[in-house]
Amino acid sequence: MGTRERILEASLALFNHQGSGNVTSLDIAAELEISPGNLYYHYKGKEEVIAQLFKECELAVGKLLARLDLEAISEQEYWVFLNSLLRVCLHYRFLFLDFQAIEQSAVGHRGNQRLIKQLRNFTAHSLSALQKKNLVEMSAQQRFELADNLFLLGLSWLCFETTLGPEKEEEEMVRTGANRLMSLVSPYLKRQLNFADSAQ
Amino acid sequence: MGTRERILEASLALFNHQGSGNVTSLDIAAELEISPGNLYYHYKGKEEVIAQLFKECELAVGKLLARLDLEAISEQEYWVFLNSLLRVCLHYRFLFLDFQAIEQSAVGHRGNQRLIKQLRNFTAHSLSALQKKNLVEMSAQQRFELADNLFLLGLSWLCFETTLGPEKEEEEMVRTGANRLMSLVSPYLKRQLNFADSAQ
Amino acid sequence: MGTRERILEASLALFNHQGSGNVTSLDIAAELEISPGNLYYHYKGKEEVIAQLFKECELAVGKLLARLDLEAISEQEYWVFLNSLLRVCLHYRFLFLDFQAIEQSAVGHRGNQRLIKQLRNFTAHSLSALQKKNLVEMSAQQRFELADNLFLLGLSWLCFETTLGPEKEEEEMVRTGANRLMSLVSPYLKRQLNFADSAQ
Amino acid sequence: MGTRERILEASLALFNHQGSGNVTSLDIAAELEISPGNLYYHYKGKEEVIAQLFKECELAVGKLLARLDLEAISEQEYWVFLNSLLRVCLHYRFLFLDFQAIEQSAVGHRGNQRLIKQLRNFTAHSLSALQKKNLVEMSAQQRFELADNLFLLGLSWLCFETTLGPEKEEEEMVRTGANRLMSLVSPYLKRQLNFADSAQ
DNA sequence: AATGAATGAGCTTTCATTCAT
DNA sequence: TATGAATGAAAGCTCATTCAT
Repeated sequence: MGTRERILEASLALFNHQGSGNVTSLDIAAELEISPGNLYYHYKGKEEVIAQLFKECELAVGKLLARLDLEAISEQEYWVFLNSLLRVCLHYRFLFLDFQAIEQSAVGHRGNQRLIKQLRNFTAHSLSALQKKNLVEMSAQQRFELADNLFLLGLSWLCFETTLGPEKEEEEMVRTGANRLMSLVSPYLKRQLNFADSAQ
Repeated sequence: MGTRERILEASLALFNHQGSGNVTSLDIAAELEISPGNLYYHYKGKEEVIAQLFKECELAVGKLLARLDLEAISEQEYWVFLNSLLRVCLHYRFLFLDFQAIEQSAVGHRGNQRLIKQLRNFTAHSLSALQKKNLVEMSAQQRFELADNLFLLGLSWLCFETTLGPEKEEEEMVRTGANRLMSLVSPYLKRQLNFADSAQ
Repeated sequence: MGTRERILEASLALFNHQGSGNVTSLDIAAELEISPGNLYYHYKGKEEVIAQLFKECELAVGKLLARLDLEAISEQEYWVFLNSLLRVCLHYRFLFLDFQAIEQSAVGHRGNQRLIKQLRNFTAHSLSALQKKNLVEMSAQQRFELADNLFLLGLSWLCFETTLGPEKEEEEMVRTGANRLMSLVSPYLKRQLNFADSAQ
Repeated sequence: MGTRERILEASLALFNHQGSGNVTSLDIAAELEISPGNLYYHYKGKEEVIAQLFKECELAVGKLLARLDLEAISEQEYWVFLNSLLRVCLHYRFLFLDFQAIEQSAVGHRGNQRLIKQLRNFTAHSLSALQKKNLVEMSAQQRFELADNLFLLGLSWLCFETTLGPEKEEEEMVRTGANRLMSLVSPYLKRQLNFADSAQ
C-alpha cells in the first residue's frame, strides 16, 4: 500500500481513538515511522487529511444511497443495507464524534451539511417506503418526528458505542446499532419484520 | 459578581459556542477584559475551569434528581422536571458536545461516567414508574431498550439543536427536546399524558 | 526603553546589515536575548516588524517634507534639509536595498509606491524651485530627466555606500550622498550654490 | 536544448521576476516540469545555478568589454555598445537587484566586486576617451564624480525600469536606460553626439 | 486581586537535499 | 539522465503558564 493510503489509514485510526483534536501531524508521522516532511509531501497538513477522509466517507455513503431503491427491496435487503450504512459511519466515526471541530475547519460547514442532509433524507424515505408498503401505521406528524429521532439516534449511537459503552467487535457494534434503530420503529409496525436470515 | 464567577460564566459561553478545544485561556481573559495572570490567579488553567463547570453541572443534575420522587409526582410535575433537567444539560452543553475531549482531560473519565450513570438511571426509573402507574405497556426488553434510547436522544438532541438546527431561544429548545423525548414514549402509552397546564 | 522599541531597533540594525531576508525572527530574539514567544507577544511576526519600520520611515519622510517650503528656503537651509532626508533613508536603508522583497510582502506594493512617489515629487519640486529662483537653466525635458536621475541616484547611493563602498561613519555617508546628488545638478547651475556654512 | 541549459534559462526568468530569494528549487523544477532530483543531478543546488548565471553574466560583460577599443570607435559604435552592455545587465538583472542576497552567498563578495570593478572601469574609461577626443570639458574631479554617477545610475536604472516603472519591451527598456545615462553626460558635451543611425 | 511582559515547549510548515530505482 | 518519495533541519507561530510588580 502506498504512503498516501497508509497516512489516511493511520490518521483515521488515531482520530477515531483519540479524537482529531488530540492528534498532531507529528503523531501521525510517528505512528507511520515517516518524517514530518514526508507527511507534508503527501498532504498539505492535518486539515487536508481530514478533508480527504471526509470525502471518502461522503463518497461511501453516497454510493450506498445511490444504489438503494427503497420501494423495491425486501425486508432482508433493507436490513443488510442498514448494517452497511452504519458500518461506514462507524468506520469514519471521528467525523461524527468531533462534529463541532470539523464544523469549524476548512472542510467544515458545507460538507457536514451535505452529509447530514443525505442521512436525514434516508431516514425520512425509509419511513415513507414502509408506509407505502402498508407496514407501519402512523400520522404524518409521527412520521416526521420518528425520522428525526432515527437520524439523531443513528449519530449518537456512535458516541455511545465507542466512548461510553464497553469495547466490542465492530460487527457486533453495527448490529447493536441497527437493532437500536429498529427498536424505535417497532411499536408502529403492523407485523414483525422478517430479518431472520441476516440477523444471525 | 466576583471574578471567579465571571470567569466561569464567560468560559461557559465561549465553550458552548466554539467548543472547548477552540477556546484558549487568552480568549477567556480577553472576553472578560482581564489579564491572563488574573485568570491563573483564580484557576490553575483551562482544565480547572472545565473541571469546575463539570462539578457545577453534576451538582445541578444531582440536586434535581435527589429531590425527585418519580412515584409520587403527577404528570404535570414530571413534565416540569424533564424540562428542568434538559435546561441544565443545555446550559452546560459543551460538556456533552465535546464529550471525547472532556473524556481525555483531567476531569475526564471518572466524572463523565458518574454523570452519565445518573442520567441513564433517570430514564430507566422514569419508565419503571410509568409502568408501576400502569400508564405504559411494554416488555422488560422493550423497557430496557427504550430507556437507553431516551438517554441517547437526550444527549444528541443537544447536538442537533445547537449545531445542526436553526437558532432558537433556549426555552424553545428545551421544550422541543422534551417533546422529542416524549415522542419516543408515546407509542407505548395507554392514554395521552396530561401536560396541558405546563406545556404552554 | 521598552521591549517593543528594542525589537524595532535591533531588527533595523540586523536588517540593515544582513538584509531582511537573511534575518529570522529567532535571530532577532537571540540578538535581544528574549524568547521567541516574547517577540511574538509584541509583534505578530517579522512581517509586522517590517511594516512598523516602514511606517516609521514613511512618517519621518512625511514630516520632513511637510514642513518644507522649497520656494522660501535659503540655499543653506536646502542643504541641511537634503542631508536630513538622506539621513532618514540611510537609517532605514534595508527598505530600499531589499526593495523587491518588501514589494512582495504584506506592507508591499502600496506602501512602497506611496513612499517612492513622495521622494520623486521632492526631486521634481526641488528643480522647479531652483528654476523659479532663476538658479538653473534647462529645458522642461532636461528638468524631467534630471529629476528622475536625482531620485534614482538617491536610492542607489545607499546601495553603493553600504554594500559596495568602504565602511564610513553615517554622517560622512550622508554628506557624500548629498554631494553626489548636487554634482548632478551643478552643470546646470548659473552660479555656485552657497552651502558654505553648513557643509562643515 | 539540453536540460542544463533549460534550467539556467528557467531559473533566470523566475529570479528576474520574483527575486532569487522568493524562488525555491522546487519552483524551478516545477516550472520546467522536471523532478527536483533531476535539478540536483545537473546542479548541486540553487546556489550553483546562481553561480553559473553569475559566471555567464561576467563572461558576457567581459567579452563585450574585451573587444572594446574606446579610443578607436565612432559615436554610433559607442551607442551600439552601450545598448549591448545594458542589454546584458537587463538580461541578468536579478544579480543586480538582489545584490545584497548574492553578496552573502557562495558566489558572493569576490565575484560581485570583480563585476562591479569592470563596470566602473568602463564608465571611467568612457569619459576619459570622450575627453581625449575633446568632446567633453570637465575637471578631473567632475570626471571622477560623473563616472561614479553613471555607474550607479546604470545599476539603479534596472530597479526603476523593472520594479517601479510601467511594463515595457526589453529593447525599449534598453534604449531608455542608455538615454538616461547619456543625459548625465550631455551637459558637459561640446556638441551633440551623433547617434542618429542607431537610435531609431 | 490584578497586571502584562516574559518564557519555553511543542506544533505546523517549508525546503534544500538525498537516494533508491 | 530522470524520477519522486523521503529526510531532517530550521523557520514560523501558538499558547499554557509563570512571575515580578
